[in-house]
Amino acid sequence: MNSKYFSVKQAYSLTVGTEVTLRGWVRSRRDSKGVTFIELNDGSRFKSMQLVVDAGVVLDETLKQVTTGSSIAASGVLAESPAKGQAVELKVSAISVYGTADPVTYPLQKKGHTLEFLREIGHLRVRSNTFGAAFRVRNALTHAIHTFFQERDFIYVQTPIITTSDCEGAGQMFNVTSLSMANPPRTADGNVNWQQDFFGRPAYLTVSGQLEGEIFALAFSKVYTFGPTFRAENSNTPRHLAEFWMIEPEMAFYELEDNMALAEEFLKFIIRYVLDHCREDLEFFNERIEKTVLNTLEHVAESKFGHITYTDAIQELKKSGKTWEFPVEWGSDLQTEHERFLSEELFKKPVIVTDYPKDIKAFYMRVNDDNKTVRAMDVLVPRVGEIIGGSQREDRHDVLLQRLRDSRLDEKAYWWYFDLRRYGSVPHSGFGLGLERMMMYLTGLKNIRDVIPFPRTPGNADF
RNA sequence: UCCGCGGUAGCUCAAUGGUAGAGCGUCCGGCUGUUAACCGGAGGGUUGUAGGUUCGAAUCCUACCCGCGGAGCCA
Repeated sequence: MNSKYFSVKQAYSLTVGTEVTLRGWVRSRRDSKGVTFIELNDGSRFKSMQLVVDAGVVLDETLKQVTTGSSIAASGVLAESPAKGQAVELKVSAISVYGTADPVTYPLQKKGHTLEFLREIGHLRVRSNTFGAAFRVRNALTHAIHTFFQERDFIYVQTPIITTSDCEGAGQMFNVTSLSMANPPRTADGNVNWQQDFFGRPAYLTVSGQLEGEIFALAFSKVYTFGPTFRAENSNTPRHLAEFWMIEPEMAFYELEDNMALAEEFLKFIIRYVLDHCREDLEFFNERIEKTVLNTLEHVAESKFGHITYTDAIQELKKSGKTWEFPVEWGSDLQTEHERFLSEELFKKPVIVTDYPKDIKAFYMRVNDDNKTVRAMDVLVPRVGEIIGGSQREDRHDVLLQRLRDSRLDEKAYWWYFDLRRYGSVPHSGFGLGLERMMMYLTGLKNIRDVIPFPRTPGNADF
Protein backbone atom coordinates (compact mmCIF):
# COMPACT_ATOMS: atom_id res chain seq x y z
CA MET A 1 0.00 0.00 0.00
CA ASN A 2 2.30 2.73 -1.23
CA SER A 3 -0.29 5.06 -2.73
CA LYS A 4 -1.89 7.82 -0.71
CA TYR A 5 -5.02 7.39 1.41
CA PHE A 6 -8.16 9.19 0.30
CA SER A 7 -11.76 9.11 1.37
CA VAL A 8 -14.29 7.88 -1.16
CA LYS A 9 -15.61 11.43 -1.34
CA GLN A 10 -12.16 12.78 -2.14
CA ALA A 11 -11.48 10.04 -4.67
CA TYR A 12 -14.49 11.08 -6.76
CA SER A 13 -12.95 14.51 -7.25
CA LEU A 14 -9.53 13.23 -8.33
CA THR A 15 -8.56 12.85 -11.97
CA VAL A 16 -8.66 9.52 -13.69
CA GLY A 17 -5.30 7.80 -13.52
CA THR A 18 -4.53 8.80 -9.93
CA GLU A 19 -3.21 6.04 -7.71
CA VAL A 20 -5.10 5.85 -4.44
CA THR A 21 -5.74 3.66 -1.46
CA LEU A 22 -9.30 3.62 -0.11
CA ARG A 23 -10.41 2.20 3.21
CA GLY A 24 -13.89 1.36 4.29
CA TRP A 25 -16.58 -1.25 4.68
CA VAL A 26 -17.83 -3.56 1.97
CA ARG A 27 -21.48 -2.95 1.13
CA SER A 28 -21.87 -5.67 -1.44
CA ARG A 29 -20.00 -7.82 -3.86
CA ARG A 30 -20.84 -9.22 -7.28
CA ASP A 31 -18.85 -11.94 -8.99
CA SER A 32 -18.58 -12.76 -12.61
CA LYS A 33 -16.36 -15.23 -14.39
CA GLY A 34 -13.27 -13.11 -14.69
CA VAL A 35 -14.01 -10.10 -12.53
CA THR A 36 -15.32 -9.19 -9.07
CA PHE A 37 -17.14 -5.94 -8.25
CA ILE A 38 -17.06 -4.58 -4.70
CA GLU A 39 -19.03 -1.62 -3.38
CA LEU A 40 -16.85 0.16 -0.83
CA ASN A 41 -18.34 2.80 1.48
CA ASP A 42 -16.55 4.84 4.14
CA GLY A 43 -19.40 7.15 5.12
CA SER A 44 -17.77 10.20 3.54
CA ARG A 45 -20.65 10.46 1.09
CA PHE A 46 -23.74 8.56 0.09
CA LYS A 47 -22.24 6.95 -2.95
CA SER A 48 -19.89 4.02 -2.61
CA MET A 49 -16.86 3.44 -4.83
CA GLN A 50 -17.01 0.48 -7.16
CA LEU A 51 -13.86 -1.60 -6.90
CA VAL A 52 -13.05 -3.76 -9.90
CA VAL A 53 -10.87 -6.79 -9.23
CA ASP A 54 -9.77 -8.78 -12.25
CA ALA A 55 -9.30 -12.48 -11.72
CA GLY A 56 -5.86 -13.38 -10.43
CA VAL A 57 -4.96 -9.90 -9.17
CA VAL A 58 -5.79 -10.67 -5.57
CA LEU A 59 -5.12 -13.99 -3.84
CA ASP A 60 -8.22 -16.16 -3.70
CA GLU A 61 -7.88 -16.59 0.06
CA THR A 62 -7.88 -12.82 0.48
CA LEU A 63 -10.78 -12.19 -1.88
CA LYS A 64 -12.76 -14.87 -0.09
CA GLN A 65 -12.64 -12.73 3.05
CA VAL A 66 -14.05 -9.70 1.25
CA THR A 67 -17.69 -10.14 2.17
CA THR A 68 -20.53 -7.77 3.00
CA GLY A 69 -19.62 -5.94 6.19
CA SER A 70 -15.89 -6.64 6.14
CA SER A 71 -13.40 -3.76 6.38
CA ILE A 72 -10.67 -3.48 3.81
CA ALA A 73 -8.04 -1.25 2.22
CA ALA A 74 -7.91 -1.31 -1.56
CA SER A 75 -5.20 0.21 -3.72
CA GLY A 76 -5.33 0.86 -7.40
CA VAL A 77 -5.85 3.40 -10.14
CA LEU A 78 -8.96 5.50 -10.65
CA ALA A 79 -10.40 4.67 -14.06
CA GLU A 80 -13.30 5.73 -16.20
CA SER A 81 -16.06 3.21 -15.82
CA PRO A 82 -17.22 1.58 -19.06
CA ALA A 83 -20.60 0.72 -17.57
CA LYS A 84 -23.51 2.82 -16.39
CA GLY A 85 -24.02 3.63 -12.72
CA GLN A 86 -20.76 5.39 -11.97
CA ALA A 87 -18.40 7.68 -13.84
CA VAL A 88 -15.27 6.35 -12.20
CA GLU A 89 -14.24 3.17 -10.45
CA LEU A 90 -11.13 1.81 -8.81
CA LYS A 91 -9.10 -0.67 -10.82
CA VAL A 92 -7.73 -2.69 -7.94
CA SER A 93 -4.12 -3.86 -7.74
CA ALA A 94 -4.07 -4.89 -4.08
CA ILE A 95 -6.45 -5.52 -1.21
CA SER A 96 -5.79 -6.04 2.47
CA VAL A 97 -8.45 -7.05 4.94
CA TYR A 98 -8.70 -5.26 8.30
CA GLY A 99 -11.56 -7.25 9.74
CA THR A 100 -13.75 -10.00 8.40
CA ALA A 101 -17.52 -10.22 8.83
CA ASP A 102 -18.98 -13.70 8.88
CA PRO A 103 -21.64 -13.66 6.13
CA VAL A 104 -23.68 -16.26 7.97
CA THR A 105 -24.26 -14.01 10.98
CA TYR A 106 -23.75 -10.45 9.65
CA PRO A 107 -27.28 -9.05 9.80
CA LEU A 108 -27.13 -6.47 7.02
CA GLN A 109 -27.99 -7.75 3.57
CA LYS A 110 -27.61 -6.17 0.20
CA LYS A 111 -31.35 -5.86 -0.04
CA GLY A 112 -33.73 -3.65 1.81
CA HIS A 113 -34.40 -3.91 5.51
CA THR A 114 -37.27 -2.38 7.42
CA LEU A 115 -36.47 0.59 9.63
CA GLU A 116 -37.94 -1.35 12.57
CA PHE A 117 -35.44 -4.16 12.12
CA LEU A 118 -32.52 -1.77 11.70
CA ARG A 119 -33.54 -0.04 14.92
CA GLU A 120 -32.80 -3.30 16.75
CA ILE A 121 -29.22 -3.25 15.49
CA GLY A 122 -28.36 0.34 16.32
CA HIS A 123 -24.65 -0.45 16.26
CA LEU A 124 -24.79 -1.55 12.62
CA ARG A 125 -27.66 0.43 11.11
CA VAL A 126 -25.38 3.43 10.60
CA ARG A 127 -23.70 1.42 7.85
CA SER A 128 -26.92 1.40 5.82
CA ASN A 129 -27.93 3.86 3.11
CA THR A 130 -30.80 5.39 5.04
CA PHE A 131 -28.94 6.00 8.27
CA GLY A 132 -25.77 7.08 6.54
CA ALA A 133 -27.79 9.72 4.74
CA ALA A 134 -29.73 10.68 7.88
CA PHE A 135 -26.67 11.33 10.00
CA ARG A 136 -24.80 13.23 7.32
CA VAL A 137 -27.89 15.45 7.08
CA ARG A 138 -27.96 15.77 10.86
CA ASN A 139 -24.34 16.85 10.85
CA ALA A 140 -24.96 19.46 8.15
CA LEU A 141 -28.03 20.68 9.99
CA THR A 142 -26.18 21.24 13.26
CA HIS A 143 -23.43 23.03 11.38
CA ALA A 144 -25.99 25.23 9.61
CA ILE A 145 -27.60 26.14 12.93
CA HIS A 146 -24.33 27.27 14.50
CA THR A 147 -23.35 29.09 11.32
CA PHE A 148 -26.63 30.98 11.19
CA PHE A 149 -26.35 32.28 14.73
CA GLN A 150 -22.60 32.84 14.76
CA GLU A 151 -22.80 34.92 11.56
CA ARG A 152 -25.35 37.11 13.34
CA ASP A 153 -23.31 37.62 16.51
CA PHE A 154 -25.38 35.38 18.74
CA ILE A 155 -23.57 33.99 21.78
CA TYR A 156 -23.79 30.23 22.20
CA VAL A 157 -24.68 29.49 25.83
CA GLN A 158 -24.51 26.05 27.38
CA THR A 159 -27.41 25.96 29.80
CA PRO A 160 -27.35 23.35 32.56
CA ILE A 161 -28.51 19.80 32.07
CA ILE A 162 -29.11 19.31 35.78
CA THR A 163 -31.64 21.75 37.17
CA THR A 164 -33.60 22.32 40.35
CA SER A 165 -36.38 24.35 38.74
CA ASP A 166 -39.34 22.70 37.09
CA CYS A 167 -39.32 25.00 34.06
CA GLU A 168 -42.83 26.04 33.04
CA GLY A 169 -44.15 22.81 34.46
CA ALA A 170 -43.81 21.12 31.09
CA GLY A 171 -43.95 17.37 31.24
CA GLN A 172 -42.59 14.81 33.65
CA MET A 173 -38.95 15.25 34.66
CA PHE A 174 -36.24 12.73 35.39
CA ASN A 175 -34.96 12.83 38.94
CA VAL A 176 -31.24 13.21 39.50
CA THR A 177 -30.08 11.86 42.81
CA SER A 178 -27.13 10.26 44.52
CA LEU A 179 -29.26 8.90 47.34
CA SER A 180 -29.72 5.19 47.81
CA MET A 181 -32.96 4.18 46.15
CA ALA A 182 -33.33 1.19 48.41
CA ASN A 183 -32.72 3.02 51.64
CA PRO A 184 -32.92 6.82 51.33
CA PRO A 185 -32.52 9.08 54.36
CA ARG A 186 -35.87 10.11 55.75
CA THR A 187 -37.27 13.02 57.67
CA ALA A 188 -39.13 12.61 60.94
CA ASP A 189 -42.46 12.33 59.11
CA GLY A 190 -41.17 9.54 56.87
CA ASN A 191 -40.63 11.43 53.60
CA VAL A 192 -37.37 11.31 51.69
CA ASN A 193 -34.97 13.83 53.16
CA TRP A 194 -33.78 15.68 50.07
CA GLN A 195 -31.60 17.92 52.19
CA GLN A 196 -29.18 15.03 52.37
CA ASP A 197 -29.13 14.59 48.60
CA PHE A 198 -26.23 15.80 46.47
CA PHE A 199 -27.72 19.22 45.76
CA GLY A 200 -29.52 19.57 49.08
CA ARG A 201 -32.90 19.45 47.36
CA PRO A 202 -34.61 17.55 44.53
CA ALA A 203 -32.86 17.89 41.18
CA TYR A 204 -33.92 16.97 37.66
CA LEU A 205 -32.74 16.71 34.09
CA THR A 206 -33.69 19.87 32.25
CA VAL A 207 -36.78 20.08 30.07
CA SER A 208 -35.73 23.39 28.52
CA GLY A 209 -32.89 25.86 28.68
CA GLN A 210 -35.13 28.80 27.97
CA LEU A 211 -35.26 30.41 31.39
CA GLU A 212 -31.49 30.30 31.74
CA GLY A 213 -31.28 31.51 28.15
CA GLU A 214 -33.20 34.61 29.23
CA ILE A 215 -30.54 35.29 31.86
CA PHE A 216 -27.87 35.38 29.18
CA ALA A 217 -30.02 37.33 26.73
CA LEU A 218 -30.34 40.06 29.33
CA ALA A 219 -26.57 40.40 29.35
CA PHE A 220 -25.39 39.42 25.86
CA SER A 221 -28.46 40.64 23.94
CA LYS A 222 -28.59 37.75 21.49
CA VAL A 223 -27.92 34.16 22.57
CA TYR A 224 -28.88 30.65 21.66
CA THR A 225 -28.83 27.31 23.40
CA PHE A 226 -28.25 24.03 21.60
CA GLY A 227 -28.22 20.94 23.74
CA PRO A 228 -30.04 17.88 24.99
CA THR A 229 -33.30 18.04 26.92
CA PHE A 230 -35.20 15.33 28.71
CA ARG A 231 -38.80 14.31 29.28
CA ALA A 232 -39.81 11.42 31.49
CA GLU A 233 -43.25 11.38 29.92
CA ASN A 234 -44.47 7.89 29.04
CA SER A 235 -45.15 8.76 25.41
CA ASN A 236 -44.97 5.96 22.89
CA THR A 237 -45.33 7.77 19.61
CA PRO A 238 -43.24 8.26 16.47
CA ARG A 239 -42.75 11.90 17.48
CA HIS A 240 -41.45 11.68 21.07
CA LEU A 241 -38.14 10.86 22.70
CA ALA A 242 -37.06 10.86 26.33
CA GLU A 243 -33.81 12.55 25.27
CA PHE A 244 -33.77 15.00 22.40
CA TRP A 245 -32.00 18.14 21.24
CA MET A 246 -33.39 21.64 21.17
CA ILE A 247 -32.28 24.97 19.77
CA GLU A 248 -33.55 27.98 21.69
CA PRO A 249 -32.52 31.47 20.61
CA GLU A 250 -33.37 34.30 23.00
CA MET A 251 -33.06 37.97 22.04
CA ALA A 252 -33.23 41.10 24.15
CA PHE A 253 -35.00 44.09 22.59
CA TYR A 254 -36.88 41.76 20.20
CA GLU A 255 -40.63 42.06 20.06
CA LEU A 256 -42.83 39.37 18.57
CA GLU A 257 -42.51 40.78 15.04
CA ASP A 258 -38.69 40.65 15.24
CA ASN A 259 -38.94 37.16 16.63
CA MET A 260 -41.09 36.01 13.71
CA ALA A 261 -38.75 37.57 11.17
CA LEU A 262 -35.79 35.78 12.74
CA ALA A 263 -37.60 32.44 12.82
CA GLU A 264 -38.45 32.76 9.13
CA GLU A 265 -34.91 33.71 8.18
CA PHE A 266 -33.55 30.89 10.35
CA LEU A 267 -35.73 28.17 8.82
CA LYS A 268 -34.95 29.28 5.30
CA PHE A 269 -31.24 29.41 6.03
CA ILE A 270 -30.91 25.94 7.49
CA ILE A 271 -33.11 24.39 4.80
CA ARG A 272 -31.12 26.09 2.06
CA TYR A 273 -27.87 25.00 3.68
CA VAL A 274 -28.90 21.35 3.78
CA LEU A 275 -30.25 21.52 0.22
CA ASP A 276 -26.89 22.88 -0.90
CA HIS A 277 -24.67 20.53 1.11
CA CYS A 278 -26.57 17.23 1.23
CA ARG A 279 -28.12 17.01 -2.21
CA GLU A 280 -27.18 13.38 -2.72
CA ASP A 281 -28.61 12.32 0.63
CA LEU A 282 -31.82 14.32 0.17
CA GLU A 283 -32.33 12.84 -3.29
CA PHE A 284 -32.19 9.41 -1.69
CA PHE A 285 -34.87 10.40 0.84
CA ASN A 286 -36.94 11.94 -1.93
CA GLU A 287 -36.76 8.75 -3.96
CA ARG A 288 -37.08 6.09 -1.26
CA ILE A 289 -38.66 7.63 1.82
CA GLU A 290 -40.94 10.57 0.99
CA LYS A 291 -41.36 11.77 -2.56
CA THR A 292 -42.38 15.30 -1.58
CA VAL A 293 -39.27 16.14 0.46
CA LEU A 294 -37.35 18.10 -2.16
CA ASN A 295 -40.41 19.98 -3.38
CA THR A 296 -41.57 21.08 0.05
CA LEU A 297 -38.07 22.10 1.13
CA GLU A 298 -37.48 24.16 -2.00
CA HIS A 299 -40.91 25.69 -1.56
CA VAL A 300 -40.34 26.68 2.06
CA ALA A 301 -36.91 28.10 1.28
CA GLU A 302 -38.46 30.40 -1.34
CA SER A 303 -41.79 31.33 0.27
CA LYS A 304 -42.66 34.49 2.09
CA PHE A 305 -44.28 33.12 5.24
CA GLY A 306 -47.94 33.90 5.84
CA HIS A 307 -49.24 35.52 9.03
CA ILE A 308 -52.53 35.09 10.83
CA THR A 309 -53.77 35.55 14.38
CA TYR A 310 -55.18 32.65 16.32
CA THR A 311 -58.58 34.36 16.41
CA ASP A 312 -58.66 34.81 12.63
CA ALA A 313 -57.40 31.25 12.15
CA ILE A 314 -60.35 29.94 14.17
CA GLN A 315 -62.71 31.91 11.91
CA GLU A 316 -61.07 30.46 8.80
CA LEU A 317 -61.28 26.93 10.16
CA LYS A 318 -64.95 27.39 10.99
CA LYS A 319 -65.89 28.72 7.56
CA SER A 320 -63.73 26.20 5.68
CA GLY A 321 -66.70 23.87 5.33
CA LYS A 322 -64.54 20.99 6.47
CA THR A 323 -65.60 18.52 9.09
CA TRP A 324 -63.00 18.28 11.81
CA GLU A 325 -62.25 15.30 13.97
CA PHE A 326 -61.65 17.78 16.77
CA PRO A 327 -64.11 20.67 17.15
CA VAL A 328 -62.89 24.18 16.45
CA GLU A 329 -63.65 26.55 19.31
CA TRP A 330 -61.99 29.76 20.40
CA GLY A 331 -60.01 28.80 23.46
CA SER A 332 -58.99 25.29 22.48
CA ASP A 333 -55.61 24.46 21.03
CA LEU A 334 -55.10 23.84 17.34
CA GLN A 335 -54.81 20.17 16.42
CA THR A 336 -52.45 18.83 13.79
CA GLU A 337 -55.34 18.58 11.31
CA HIS A 338 -56.06 22.30 11.81
CA GLU A 339 -52.42 23.27 11.51
CA ARG A 340 -52.02 21.34 8.30
CA PHE A 341 -55.13 22.91 6.80
CA LEU A 342 -53.81 26.38 7.50
CA SER A 343 -50.41 25.81 5.89
CA GLU A 344 -51.32 23.31 3.18
CA GLU A 345 -54.68 24.54 1.97
CA LEU A 346 -55.43 28.06 3.18
CA PHE A 347 -51.97 29.59 2.71
CA LYS A 348 -50.28 26.83 0.70
CA LYS A 349 -46.98 27.84 2.34
CA PRO A 350 -45.52 28.22 5.85
CA VAL A 351 -47.69 30.35 8.10
CA ILE A 352 -47.11 31.88 11.50
CA VAL A 353 -50.04 31.87 13.90
CA THR A 354 -49.88 34.48 16.67
CA ASP A 355 -51.74 35.75 19.72
CA TYR A 356 -53.09 32.56 21.25
CA PRO A 357 -55.49 32.51 24.21
CA LYS A 358 -53.43 32.96 27.36
CA ASP A 359 -55.05 30.00 29.08
CA ILE A 360 -53.51 27.48 26.68
CA LYS A 361 -50.02 28.99 26.72
CA ALA A 362 -47.18 29.14 29.23
CA PHE A 363 -47.07 31.71 32.04
CA TYR A 364 -43.99 33.49 30.71
CA MET A 365 -45.60 34.69 27.47
CA ARG A 366 -46.38 38.40 27.28
CA VAL A 367 -50.04 39.26 27.80
CA ASN A 368 -51.68 41.44 25.14
CA ASP A 369 -53.67 44.57 25.98
CA ASP A 370 -56.92 42.62 25.49
CA ASN A 371 -55.87 40.57 28.54
CA LYS A 372 -57.15 37.49 26.73
CA THR A 373 -54.32 36.56 24.41
CA VAL A 374 -50.55 36.32 24.63
CA ARG A 375 -47.74 37.19 22.26
CA ALA A 376 -47.13 33.61 21.20
CA MET A 377 -46.19 32.40 17.76
CA ASP A 378 -46.22 28.98 16.14
CA VAL A 379 -44.62 28.41 12.77
CA LEU A 380 -46.65 25.88 10.80
CA VAL A 381 -45.24 24.21 7.73
CA PRO A 382 -46.82 21.96 5.10
CA ARG A 383 -46.68 18.22 5.81
CA VAL A 384 -45.92 18.34 9.56
CA GLY A 385 -47.69 21.30 11.11
CA GLU A 386 -45.97 23.07 14.00
CA ILE A 387 -42.20 23.13 13.72
CA ILE A 388 -41.29 26.19 15.81
CA GLY A 389 -42.96 27.60 18.90
CA GLY A 390 -41.99 30.85 20.50
CA SER A 391 -43.15 34.05 22.11
CA GLN A 392 -42.37 37.49 23.36
CA ARG A 393 -41.68 37.07 27.05
CA GLU A 394 -43.57 38.84 29.81
CA ASP A 395 -41.17 41.53 30.97
CA ARG A 396 -43.50 43.27 33.47
CA HIS A 397 -42.89 42.06 37.00
CA ASP A 398 -46.45 42.42 38.32
CA VAL A 399 -48.12 40.83 35.29
CA LEU A 400 -45.67 37.93 35.35
CA LEU A 401 -46.31 37.36 39.04
CA GLN A 402 -50.05 37.19 38.48
CA ARG A 403 -49.64 34.75 35.61
CA LEU A 404 -47.37 32.52 37.69
CA ARG A 405 -49.88 32.47 40.52
CA ASP A 406 -52.72 31.68 38.08
CA SER A 407 -50.62 28.78 36.83
CA ARG A 408 -50.24 27.51 40.40
CA LEU A 409 -46.46 27.40 40.17
CA ASP A 410 -44.17 27.88 43.15
CA GLU A 411 -43.06 31.51 42.91
CA LYS A 412 -40.18 31.06 45.34
CA ALA A 413 -38.43 28.75 42.87
CA TYR A 414 -38.45 31.52 40.27
CA TRP A 415 -36.91 34.28 42.41
CA TRP A 416 -34.07 34.85 39.96
CA TYR A 417 -36.44 34.85 37.00
CA PHE A 418 -38.34 37.70 38.67
CA ASP A 419 -35.10 39.52 39.41
CA LEU A 420 -34.61 39.76 35.63
CA ARG A 421 -37.85 41.82 35.60
CA ARG A 422 -36.77 43.81 38.63
CA TYR A 423 -33.35 44.89 37.41
CA GLY A 424 -33.04 46.28 33.91
CA SER A 425 -35.95 44.45 32.37
CA VAL A 426 -36.34 44.82 28.60
CA PRO A 427 -38.68 43.45 25.98
CA HIS A 428 -37.30 40.14 24.81
CA SER A 429 -38.34 37.17 22.75
CA GLY A 430 -37.27 33.72 21.70
CA PHE A 431 -38.36 30.47 20.16
CA GLY A 432 -37.59 26.78 20.24
CA LEU A 433 -36.91 24.27 17.52
CA GLY A 434 -36.73 20.54 18.17
CA LEU A 435 -33.71 19.26 16.27
CA GLU A 436 -35.24 15.85 15.64
CA ARG A 437 -38.54 17.36 14.46
CA MET A 438 -36.52 19.39 11.98
CA MET A 439 -34.67 16.24 10.94
CA MET A 440 -37.97 14.50 10.25
CA TYR A 441 -39.02 17.42 8.10
CA LEU A 442 -35.76 17.39 6.15
CA THR A 443 -35.56 13.65 5.57
CA GLY A 444 -39.21 12.63 5.40
CA LEU A 445 -38.50 9.87 7.93
CA LYS A 446 -41.68 9.33 9.89
CA ASN A 447 -40.32 7.90 13.14
CA ILE A 448 -38.25 10.19 15.34
CA ARG A 449 -36.21 7.19 16.50
CA ASP A 450 -34.66 7.07 13.06
CA VAL A 451 -33.23 10.59 13.06
CA ILE A 452 -31.29 10.48 16.36
CA PRO A 453 -28.18 8.28 16.65
CA PHE A 454 -29.26 6.40 19.76
CA PRO A 455 -32.92 6.90 20.63
CA ARG A 456 -34.07 6.84 24.23
CA THR A 457 -37.73 5.95 24.69
CA PRO A 458 -39.76 4.31 27.47
CA GLY A 459 -38.22 0.89 28.05
CA ASN A 460 -35.41 1.41 25.57
CA ALA A 461 -31.92 2.78 26.17
CA ASP A 462 -29.74 0.28 24.31
CA PHE A 463 -26.37 1.19 22.89
C1' U B 1 -50.95 5.43 30.10
C1' C B 2 -55.44 4.10 26.81
C1' C B 3 -57.25 1.90 22.01
C1' G B 4 -56.19 -1.02 17.55
C1' C B 5 -52.97 -4.28 14.66
C1' G B 6 -48.97 -7.60 14.77
C1' G B 7 -44.82 -11.37 16.55
C1' U B 8 -43.70 -18.16 11.89
C1' A B 9 -36.23 -19.55 8.69
C1' G B 10 -30.94 -14.36 9.03
C1' C B 11 -34.75 -10.64 6.51
C1' U B 12 -39.86 -9.82 4.27
C1' C B 13 -44.06 -12.66 4.49
C1' A B 14 -47.68 -17.17 3.38
C1' A B 15 -50.06 -21.33 5.78
C1' U B 16 -57.80 -19.56 9.11
C1' G B 17 -57.95 -26.87 14.05
C1' G B 18 -55.01 -31.98 10.57
C1' U B 19 -47.33 -33.64 7.44
C1' A B 20 -44.69 -25.53 8.54
C1' G B 21 -43.87 -22.99 2.92
C1' A B 22 -42.12 -19.00 -0.66
C1' G B 23 -39.01 -14.90 -2.15
C1' C B 24 -34.58 -12.69 -0.77
C1' G B 25 -29.90 -13.29 2.00
C1' U B 26 -26.14 -17.31 3.15
C1' C B 27 -23.30 -21.68 1.22
C1' C B 28 -21.84 -24.76 -3.30
C1' G B 29 -21.65 -24.83 -8.71
C1' G B 30 -22.23 -22.07 -13.49
C1' C B 31 -21.74 -17.42 -16.30
C1' U B 32 -16.05 -12.53 -19.98
C1' G B 33 -18.28 -5.76 -16.90
C1' U B 34 -21.78 -6.36 -12.80
C1' U B 35 -25.28 -2.29 -10.55
C1' A B 36 -31.24 -5.10 -5.60
C1' A B 37 -26.66 -8.99 -11.35
C1' C B 38 -28.41 -13.54 -13.59
C1' C B 39 -29.09 -19.36 -13.92
C1' G B 40 -29.00 -24.26 -11.14
C1' G B 41 -28.66 -26.72 -6.40
C1' A B 42 -28.20 -27.08 -0.90
C1' G B 43 -28.65 -25.94 4.16
C1' G B 44 -31.79 -23.31 7.34
C1' G B 45 -37.71 -23.72 12.38
C1' U B 46 -38.87 -25.36 20.32
C1' U B 47 -44.16 -20.65 15.10
C1' G B 48 -42.40 -14.17 21.18
C1' U B 49 -42.85 -16.47 26.56
C1' A B 50 -45.80 -19.29 30.16
C1' G B 51 -50.20 -21.77 30.94
C1' G B 52 -55.04 -23.72 29.11
C1' U B 53 -58.91 -26.04 25.59
C1' U B 54 -58.57 -30.27 22.06
C1' C B 55 -57.56 -36.94 19.70
C1' G B 56 -54.62 -33.04 17.40
C1' A B 57 -52.80 -25.85 18.12
C1' A B 58 -48.69 -21.36 14.14
C1' U B 59 -54.18 -21.27 14.10
C1' C B 60 -58.87 -21.09 19.66
C1' C B 61 -58.65 -19.02 25.13
C1' U B 62 -55.85 -16.39 29.38
C1' A B 63 -51.66 -13.70 31.22
C1' C B 64 -47.14 -11.48 30.24
C1' C B 65 -43.09 -9.52 26.95
C1' C B 66 -41.77 -6.96 22.51
C1' G B 67 -42.83 -4.12 17.88
C1' C B 68 -45.92 -0.83 14.83
C1' G B 69 -49.98 2.73 14.26
C1' G B 70 -53.57 6.10 16.60
C1' A B 71 -54.87 9.07 21.12
C1' G B 72 -53.22 11.97 25.30
C1' C B 73 -48.74 14.98 26.33
C1' C B 74 -45.61 17.80 23.67
C1' A B 75 -40.46 19.51 20.88
